[in-house]
Amino acid sequence: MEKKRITPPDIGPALAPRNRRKGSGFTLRDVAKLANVAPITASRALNTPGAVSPAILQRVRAAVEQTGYVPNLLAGGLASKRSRLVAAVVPTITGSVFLEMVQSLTGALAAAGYQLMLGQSGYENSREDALLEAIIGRRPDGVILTGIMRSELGRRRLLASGIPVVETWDLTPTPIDMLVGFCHEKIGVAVAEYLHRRGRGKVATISGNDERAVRRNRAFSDAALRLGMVESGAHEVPGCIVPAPTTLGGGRNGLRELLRQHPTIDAVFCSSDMLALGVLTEAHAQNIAVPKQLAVIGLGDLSFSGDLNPALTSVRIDGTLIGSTAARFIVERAEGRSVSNPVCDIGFSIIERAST
Amino acid sequence: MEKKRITPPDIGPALAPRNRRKGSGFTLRDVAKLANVAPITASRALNTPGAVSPAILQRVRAAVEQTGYVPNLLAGGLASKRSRLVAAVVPTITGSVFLEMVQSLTGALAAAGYQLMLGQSGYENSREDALLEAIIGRRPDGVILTGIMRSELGRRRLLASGIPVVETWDLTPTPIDMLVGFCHEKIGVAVAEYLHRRGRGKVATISGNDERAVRRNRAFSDAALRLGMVESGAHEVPGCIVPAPTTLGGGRNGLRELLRQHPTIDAVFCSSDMLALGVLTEAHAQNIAVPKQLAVIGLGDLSFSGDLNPALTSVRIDGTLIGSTAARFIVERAEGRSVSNPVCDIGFSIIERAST
DNA sequence: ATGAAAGCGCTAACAG
DNA sequence: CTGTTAGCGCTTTCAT
Repeated sequence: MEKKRITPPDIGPALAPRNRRKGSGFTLRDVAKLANVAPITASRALNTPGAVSPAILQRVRAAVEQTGYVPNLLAGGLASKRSRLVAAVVPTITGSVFLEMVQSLTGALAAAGYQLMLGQSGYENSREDALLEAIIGRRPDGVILTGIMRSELGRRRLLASGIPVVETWDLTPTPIDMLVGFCHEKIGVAVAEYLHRRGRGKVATISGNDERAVRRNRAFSDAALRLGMVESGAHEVPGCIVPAPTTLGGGRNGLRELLRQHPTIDAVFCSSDMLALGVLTEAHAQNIAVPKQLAVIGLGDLSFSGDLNPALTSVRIDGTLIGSTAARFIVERAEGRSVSNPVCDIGFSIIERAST
Repeated sequence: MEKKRITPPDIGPALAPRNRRKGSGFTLRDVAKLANVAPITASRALNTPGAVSPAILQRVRAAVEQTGYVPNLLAGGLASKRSRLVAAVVPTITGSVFLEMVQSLTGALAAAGYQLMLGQSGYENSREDALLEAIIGRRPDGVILTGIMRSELGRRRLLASGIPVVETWDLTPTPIDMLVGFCHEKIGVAVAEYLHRRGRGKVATISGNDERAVRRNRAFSDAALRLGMVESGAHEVPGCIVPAPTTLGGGRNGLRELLRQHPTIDAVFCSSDMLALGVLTEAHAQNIAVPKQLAVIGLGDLSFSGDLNPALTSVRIDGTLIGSTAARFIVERAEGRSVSNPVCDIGFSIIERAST
């Protein structure tokens, strides 16, 4: 099985071609030569099998088999301007609220022949710019952002790059491009009203140091005020902010802090189920009965939440749906089709369980 | 700021060049023209700033600034045979035992200018082959595997590709290439001996449906037998296998199952902290005192484990170290240096807490 | 220190 | 259906 290079066509005096070949990898050319067809025909046999005759298809496939040829998608991407790479940016992968989305994204993209590049921005925006440059440099067929891109520079660069963008996990009237999210303010209001219906009268919040949590809490606080769920005279709901990412320990500390200053609270809204688990744990340690003395509601409806004791009430965000929808949007765009309704609110629901 | 294409050099009659340019993206050529240098000089200004004169450096930088040029790393990778992409394969990202490694990997690679591609193989090996092809096709500068590659075909393909490989999370005398792991059998023995020292006499296991867990448990069982930690007459430690990924619910079910058949057990070794949390939860629900009646030990030392009530004893695996070491190995190789000791056992430790 | 030429491995465009 | 040609945007090699 020889794989000598074809000598260059004689354009005037044959210059000795400098060979830059390094690895032992086969190229499409090798396969084509083995199958006795032009490289482009081999390419078509692999990419659009319907467009070549069965005989050729078979020969090419045999050659691929024989050589163990794996197409170089970098080269293909450069030529076709489709990298089949999709970038996703999450603040952090620990903390797990985004895991469901990442999982679903990876799966949906893989099924369509795309690969996910994962980037972590951290909760501070400092690294976001460098990350953006690293991403754009790879010319992905799409970028999926967690949350709305706030940095004006970032928005401009993304826009200028022409890469399809899906912002997720939030809503905005001015998306960069596409959007799959839900309304944090509505969640705040819904949770306040829910706790009100459950007869709670002195609510509080514990949340990560996160812009979206702050907005949820503001809406929650306003609604709670309106519904009279604060100590008389207070102008806002007591809240405790813990450093991101949200952890069980953070939840425990949060509750301790909260109780020290407001010993009479009877409900806590946590910005993640992990925090809520911390609250449950601390409550148990302090012999505070849940839900009797203290109602606890989390956010994320993580896989463990329903199996806790007491089972945790949680605001469910369908991360799987966000992931699959975002993937679909990107793939549609990449295949040249346009997305009919590229801004969608997937909503949320309150999964009521024993903790409230 | 014009960006008309340079007309092709007159090689005989000028053929009208078909323009394939699509986006409005600037290329290195545009930047070079603006800075009045050859493209290669602009390239050097960006990649090896020390190799060009300060005057030129400044002109090129100004041109980059002005255009918002972002180098196309796909093209760069094709030409230089360095994609600056690294692929990582994990069974699943939920279940969180691997999260710490993925997090550390992403960070360490990003710091070195590499981007992580994430792939999920699932626990069944069916998708692994397709995934491997998708990965190799992108010509990453390295592949990081969770666990040992078992499929002979997979090993051969990886080997043939010439891509540096780091297998992690396990040890083997016959790694494909590099290795950062620890010994699951040793963990089993260490846990058995630890529980023995703590005076336990009837131990059991709950684990995910995972090959490495099975090996840990076998070693655990053998050691426990040797130490007399089973019911008289029994030839192995009772165990319950729950479907992967390991969840809190799985842990609860596991304990229930176990207690039904072996009501007298006084210690459980769980294959992940999430399972252990389930055991803690179920024990609490059934009014079983931990650690008095039942000792619980997990694996992974997840971020929540130390803050549980009771705090969970756990086998700590330093996922951050695995990630950073694997990243270092890959980067060293990619930069052409050779890795001195490319097989390393990072060990483990038992973090003793209240649950035992 | 700078540049010209060639080519990485593939596919788009056009022609038959 | 198959092939020819000309790039994609960059970096290597070699020459100055």
